[in-house]
Amino acid sequence: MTNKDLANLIFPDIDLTIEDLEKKYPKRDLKEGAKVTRIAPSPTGFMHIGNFMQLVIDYVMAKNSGGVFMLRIEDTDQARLVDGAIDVIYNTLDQYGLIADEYEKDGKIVGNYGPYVQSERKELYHVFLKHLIEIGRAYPCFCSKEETDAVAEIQKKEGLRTGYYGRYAKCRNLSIDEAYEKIKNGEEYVIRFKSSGNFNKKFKFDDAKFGTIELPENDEDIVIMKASTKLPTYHFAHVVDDYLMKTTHVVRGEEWLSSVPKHIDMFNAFGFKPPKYVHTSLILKKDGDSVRKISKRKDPEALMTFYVEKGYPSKAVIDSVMTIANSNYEEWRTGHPDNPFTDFEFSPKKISKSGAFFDMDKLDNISKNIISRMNKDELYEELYKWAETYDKEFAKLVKENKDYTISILNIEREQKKPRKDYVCYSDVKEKVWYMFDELYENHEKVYEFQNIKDEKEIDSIVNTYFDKYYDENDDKETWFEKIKDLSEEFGYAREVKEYKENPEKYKGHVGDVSTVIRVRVTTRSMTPDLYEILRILGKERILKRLG
RNA sequence: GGUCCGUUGGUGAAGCGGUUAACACAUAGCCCUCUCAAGGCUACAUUCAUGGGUUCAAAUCCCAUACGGAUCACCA
Repeated sequence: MTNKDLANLIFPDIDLTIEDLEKKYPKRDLKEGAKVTRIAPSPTGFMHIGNFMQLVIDYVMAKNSGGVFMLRIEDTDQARLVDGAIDVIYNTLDQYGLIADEYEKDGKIVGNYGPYVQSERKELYHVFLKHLIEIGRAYPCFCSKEETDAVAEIQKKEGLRTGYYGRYAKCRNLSIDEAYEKIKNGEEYVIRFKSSGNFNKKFKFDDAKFGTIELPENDEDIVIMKASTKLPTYHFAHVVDDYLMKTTHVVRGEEWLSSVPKHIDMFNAFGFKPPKYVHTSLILKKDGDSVRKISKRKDPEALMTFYVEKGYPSKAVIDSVMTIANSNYEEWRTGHPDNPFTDFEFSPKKISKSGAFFDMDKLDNISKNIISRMNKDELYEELYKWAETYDKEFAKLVKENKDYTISILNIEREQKKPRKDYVCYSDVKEKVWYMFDELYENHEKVYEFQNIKDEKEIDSIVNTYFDKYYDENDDKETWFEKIKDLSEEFGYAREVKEYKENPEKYKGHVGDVSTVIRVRVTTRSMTPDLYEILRILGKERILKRLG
């Protein structure tokens, strides 16, 4: 019996060779320096902010270099599959406009290096598995889960590191004949990789973020094919897929750093050149006094759906993640406020080595700036799109009063320093409700009168104003002059300065008077430009409100 | 426990042997101002986890310690 016989017994139907596959998936024809990246989520139903950061990094690196960005679904763990989880992934990419160049959706494959769903690549993995067995770098293992667990227990007790290595790698020493017999007899088995390293020896490894680090060689015979589904484990799928798909840069979480020796060992076994690795830092969260990885269970902001529901512009979320990912991004953004983020030259070296907290204040600030830079129609569209799913009632209102809404959104917008008061779309309604009769009528009204509280005084100021002074056709300057005239008539200073210099001469100043009008009309003491509000509301509606 | 990574203000961080230790967010104060959102100005680390070295000179180089994190699955 030879390795070849064993390989044929295990994979009788595999006739393809690695060479065949290399022909089928040739070297990509890309310009010098183009990066091929991939986001490889497992469909467990969530998109986490950490995954999202990797996604954004993958995307910029590919796009900025004229490369290719792929989406590969890692569903080798059939037991953990969640219904609809794949949609969550596609929706997030759509939502943020991070469309993959190569992917597979509803059975349709886009790209020449597919399939892009691991469960559909079984045969491909088997070709590589078969080869490994033939060259004696992989072997079937008949140890049960119970057995290996028991070994791990012993190792723990003895203070040794756990794992299937050295003298604990029982099935490694099985003769080919024995293995052959066992399989013939229908015994269940997994396939393990035959490691080649010595744990006490180190090798140098160059990570694009960490730089050179020393890692122990791999001496663990890890499982590379599972018993029940015959699908590969992550480690093996990574090697095969990223080789076949010609991935140049593997962006993944820092938690993978310690499995690098295993992956390198496998790449070497095939004689393949490993890709460059970028092990990104974790996004952390302060929990009381301790620090931990941000958690989708405990932290609402860990899930991407949070940002969508709140209505943060996608650009804002991308920018804040980019700010964490590359420290010089912010500076670049200041100099290029309107460029797509893919113009930024991303450098893996500049990713912070320590984990970072996700700063919501920073997000708010970035978001506020982005919204302030939108033009009125764009803001309207975005707001409407958001409201359509998260506030249907508001969406209807906004749709029926499109031009009116746009004019509200446009207050203090078309000017050199546009107003910055909307942090996200869910913010808008609470800031403009008094502009819509439909909302105004049902809203609880707390009149926030300030310095002038006397009802009689308020009534007579307001009534006089609308009877005698207010004219919808006034331009802003005359409008304000009239407010000053009104103030004077009631014994208030025309200018704040004037009042401050001689407070005893006046009852108050213009500010007090305009506040009264503002509050009477909107209930709020703090609003955007009063002139605009009155103009947009229109005299008729105002008078109706005043009763 | 083994292995690996990390530690600069409230947060993100710049810094690469000689700087007043950038910048942004947050916070506070002032100015501007009809209110607010902004905008402008100012303040905010005698110190870079700690302790030792090397050096004329260290946040920057070396060593140790502490603390935090990751990983050690037929999960990814």
